[in-house]
Amino acid sequence: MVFKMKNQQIAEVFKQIADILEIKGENFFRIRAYRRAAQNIENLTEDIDVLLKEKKLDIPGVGTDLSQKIQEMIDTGRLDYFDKIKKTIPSGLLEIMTIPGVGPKTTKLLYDNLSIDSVSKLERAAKKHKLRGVFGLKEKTEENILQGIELIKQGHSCILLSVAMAAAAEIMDKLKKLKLVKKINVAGSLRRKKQTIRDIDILISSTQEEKVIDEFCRLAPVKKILAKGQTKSAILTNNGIQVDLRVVKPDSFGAALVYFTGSKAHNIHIRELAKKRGLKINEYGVFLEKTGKKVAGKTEQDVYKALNLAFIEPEMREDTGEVEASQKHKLPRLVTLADIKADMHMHSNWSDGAYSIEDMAKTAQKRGYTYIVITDHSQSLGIAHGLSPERLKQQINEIRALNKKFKNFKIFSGAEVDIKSDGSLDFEDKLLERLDVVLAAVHTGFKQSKEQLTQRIVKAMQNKFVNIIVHPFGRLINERASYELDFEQIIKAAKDTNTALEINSYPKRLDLDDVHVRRAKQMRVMLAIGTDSHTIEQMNMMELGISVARRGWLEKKDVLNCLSQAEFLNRIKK
DNA sequence: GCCGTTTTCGGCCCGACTGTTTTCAGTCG
Repeated sequence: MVFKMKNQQIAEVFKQIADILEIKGENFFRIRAYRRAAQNIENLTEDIDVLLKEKKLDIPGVGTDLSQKIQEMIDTGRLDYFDKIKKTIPSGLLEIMTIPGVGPKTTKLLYDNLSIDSVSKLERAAKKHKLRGVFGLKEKTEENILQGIELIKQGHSCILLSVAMAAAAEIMDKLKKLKLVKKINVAGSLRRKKQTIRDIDILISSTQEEKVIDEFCRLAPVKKILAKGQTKSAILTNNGIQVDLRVVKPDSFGAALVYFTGSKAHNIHIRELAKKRGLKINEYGVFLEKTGKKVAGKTEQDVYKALNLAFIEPEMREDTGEVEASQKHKLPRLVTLADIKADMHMHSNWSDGAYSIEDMAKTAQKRGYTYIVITDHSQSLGIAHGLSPERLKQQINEIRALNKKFKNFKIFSGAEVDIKSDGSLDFEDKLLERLDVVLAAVHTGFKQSKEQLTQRIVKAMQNKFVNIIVHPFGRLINERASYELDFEQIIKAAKDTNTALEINSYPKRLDLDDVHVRRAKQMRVMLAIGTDSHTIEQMNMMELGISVARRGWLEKKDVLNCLSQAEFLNRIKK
């Protein structure tokens, strides 16, 4: 049987080819073509082999040659060109290139002169000061390489969105107090709300750029200054997070914000557009190419307007169709936190939560919600004190009584019911029928085959009392990979059975992810945002769920949480 | 290697910081 290659693996092959070509010093644009194709393949929402079969392989940056290569990988599970080119350099060189500050040229230099073909060899050589003999390398480079290797070992490359948001807020609060600072904003992937962040980007407008940089480098959490120039600086905080700061003059703030928010692919796309219109765009503004006259730059709105584009929300700036949608004025109106009327997934002290149902309800009311669904665990999840049928019945009665205490607010009875390994549910239908809302989830048996897991969830959706499948992929970011699912089958079943899929807001889950959310929306499946709160503080995580929803292009109408109580009950009916 | 309301060939986004061969290549975002 041929090993079937998936989007991610095909993208990975292209990325590695790009790295190899880079070390070999091949044509820069050819390298970029491989990278661009890889990124666009990663952003696909459908399996590439399905697209290929249906002859719908219309991926930007993938032409005749690359689509042939994709076809070969789908058909044979390997790529002859890749196998051949891989043999031309030692595999360790690719790893060396991941060291910050070490690129293809340095890698090649080290290999050619010192036969260094692995990170460990490089570390040994640097420690013995053997690099400084090489033409072009001196003491400082040696130091930087050793520091770069340390950084890799610490593995800070994948910071959770929630962690980065908190760290950024702390630093921004300090910078905001400076009189020199006119405007300040986060930028980069943090502003785009990616699920994990590599470093924090902050943008400031000021008339005294250098002074701001000085102040920034004196801030409390600075452990090490990585770079410090007149308008730009990078530091490492005490907890090992890299923070990049850029300072521009106030009349360039908008252009700089577009520039530093990215993504890189988005920037390249709008610059190409600018060029076609006889404009040039950089971090200082939008300029007429001929005369150099500045036509925009103060605000982001101005910049997009100068390019004849409707404003594009940061979360959409991934070059996955947002520029085209903007040109046609067909951008979605993304859902916001203010649109949320309910939390759909919360645990009380009846199972493994820390607070009473009443406490959770009161907090929800303060947040401006009009209803919540209490969803404690079902019996078989012993580790989380899952409720027995008897306890659940008691809880239903308590919630009924509790509802009399609230005005214009309703607590719905729900449960997070385990989907057992055969796809049956952890409570009898007779009991499920008494609940207002039923969530179903896989908590065990992650190692089943893709077919088994898919069928298991499909079977749960076919139960007429199940309303929402929660954390559908079961992943924990940086800890546990998603189990395998045939997502097309899942969304088809979700649609056929009117079952919603959850965006779980728990910082390590964020499951569904943005890509699957967008696909679900395309297929008109409803999404529900749940915080999976076990404490009242965790109800703040709704913001993270909203980020995923926005990255998945969701509008108010796509999200169950935005419906009124009555609309909600009506909508989830089977 | 991709791509085309000027083009099937000849372009392909733009600038800051660092270390070094002190004028600029390499790296990064």
